Amino acid sequence: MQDVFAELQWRGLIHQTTDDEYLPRLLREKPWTVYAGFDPTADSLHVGHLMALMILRRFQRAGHRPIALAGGATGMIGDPSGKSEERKLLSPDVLQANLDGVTPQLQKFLDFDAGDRSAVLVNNYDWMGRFGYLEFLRDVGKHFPVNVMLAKDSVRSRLENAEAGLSYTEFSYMLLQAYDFVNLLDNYDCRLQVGGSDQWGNITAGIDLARRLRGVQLYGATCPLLENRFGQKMGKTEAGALWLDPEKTSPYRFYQYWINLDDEDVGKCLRFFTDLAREEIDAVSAAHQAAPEKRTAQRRLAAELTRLVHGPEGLQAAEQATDVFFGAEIHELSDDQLTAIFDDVPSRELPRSRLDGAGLDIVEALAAAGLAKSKGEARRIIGQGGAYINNRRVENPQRQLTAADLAGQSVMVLRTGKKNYALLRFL
RNA sequence: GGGGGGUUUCCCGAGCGGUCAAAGGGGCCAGACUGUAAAUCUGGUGGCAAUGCCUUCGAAGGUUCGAAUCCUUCACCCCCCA
Repeated sequence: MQDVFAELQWRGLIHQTTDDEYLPRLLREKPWTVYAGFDPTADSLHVGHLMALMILRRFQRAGHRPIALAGGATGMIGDPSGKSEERKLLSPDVLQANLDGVTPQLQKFLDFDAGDRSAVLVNNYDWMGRFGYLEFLRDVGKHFPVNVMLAKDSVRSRLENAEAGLSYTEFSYMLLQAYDFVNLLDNYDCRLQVGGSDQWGNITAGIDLARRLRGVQLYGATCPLLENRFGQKMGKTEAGALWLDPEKTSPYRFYQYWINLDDEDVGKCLRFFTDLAREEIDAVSAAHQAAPEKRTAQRRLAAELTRLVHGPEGLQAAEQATDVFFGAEIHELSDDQLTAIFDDVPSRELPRSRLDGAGLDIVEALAAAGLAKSKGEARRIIGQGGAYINNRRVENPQRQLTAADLAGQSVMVLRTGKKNYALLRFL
């Protein structure tokens, strides 16, 4: 039995446990079943979910059985933990779509064909959906002292803030999650729940419930929230969350996020998110220390994580796009290659005839491509040396674009500044 | 109910009859430096057929050769007294 607890600990994935003394020891003795829940609040998981998912993955690799729980029922209610205000209920349609999006993602990170430690995927709607209200109040609600519920952080913080408020519905959330834990105990002998540090209250609620209902001792462990060196939430871009769905966050953007990581944060992320062994992480970190400008650590992290999330093809696409985005002039590429590389980049279509004769005014091209809000701005950018065609600076605002400026058969790559790209397609 | 103050360009905030497309700061954009980092520095920041023209200072009217600036009405916000 591998010592999964020690592993998690050095990786910095343990924030708090319900039993620091016995839990590590018990985990060394025999295989456990461990679960983490994921509410379908969107049609894709994001990087924030990756922490718990990686923990499940590590448990499985160490010989334990992971259960990924999709919150078909809890997602209908809305977890108040870590949220400063009441949330809108999701419509059944949206919820179902979210569930459909999230479920296959959960499957990607775990091994469902590993004998008795094969991962299990459950949906708590399967047992909660059948529960009657009266039955639930009698069987479950009766075991929750309201004063204990009121003491939970998630509840208290909302009650202290008069403007935020807390509905009875969200207040009840912890009962559902608590019951989930008991249900998984009954059906899978699951005795350990993991989650983010904001899940502490919900996890302990389940432990209490199991003690009252079944007389069984359950355990919980939380991981830290994903924060950068300034204590700000990580995994966000200007465009919003870093999604795992390639349609929502392209492999290139995903890769770039990690490449751009601050030196201070990269070591932590290597430990959190990669399967690299300790020695290898130490070696990478040492190499990075010696020559930070090479950003060995960021490159390694980006490659490992992109491969894990988007597969080898996704990684290859991201790397290829990176070469072009930060490389020299663009030439001798086909439309297909350009389209693949500049997948993220907005493109506009213009009639091919615009290139005939004198050609298309560069100022107009920049404005048409959306890189400048007005022609005035386009002229300004050119004057400042910030305009590029096919990665080659254009200094003359009178410059006319012709067919000779095409990068592929029909595509032209425009850029302003360091990395604002747009494509013009001439059809 | 009475009295006073306010609403300015993406945000904050000056301006109080012409020299105002409107100070200053923030943000944002571009450049330099650099490690696709942080910090720093420089320039820019309403639109256009551009030594000019058009639109903009809560809304609508009015005074004036001329208004963000004065007057009237309306809307919203804030403060003080009741």
